Amino acid sequence: MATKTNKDFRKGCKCKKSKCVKLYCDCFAGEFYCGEDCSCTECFNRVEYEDTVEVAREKIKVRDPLAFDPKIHPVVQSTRSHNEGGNQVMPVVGKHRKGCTCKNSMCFQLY
DNA sequence: GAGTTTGAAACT
DNA sequence: CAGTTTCAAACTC
Repeated sequence: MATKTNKDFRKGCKCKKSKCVKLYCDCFAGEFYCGEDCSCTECFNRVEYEDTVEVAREKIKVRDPLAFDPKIHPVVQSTRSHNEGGNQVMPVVGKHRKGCTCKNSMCFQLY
């Protein structure tokens, strides 16, 4: 229906404890701040906490450099333009993740 | 709307 | 590195 019952794709997170400072939040995972659509409580992922958010985000990056990297960094600026373009740009699946560990075949779900 | 389950991230 | 815990989202009722 045209109603917003569907709410379309998740735009806001519902973090309650982590304050959205972890990749648990869709917002954090999407590297964007929360908004009115977020049902999170004590959400630190706000522009007023930009500083805190920035630090938290960096932390995630340090732990998982490819946490936000949508793809790999082929930057193969080979000084020698001879490299046989072995650019095996890896299977840029668009998603990073280390690989789902789904077991119950629920992988097909939106997880 | 509330409750339950699963999946993954974080921490130990 | 592996195991465990927690957290949040998705699915279900």
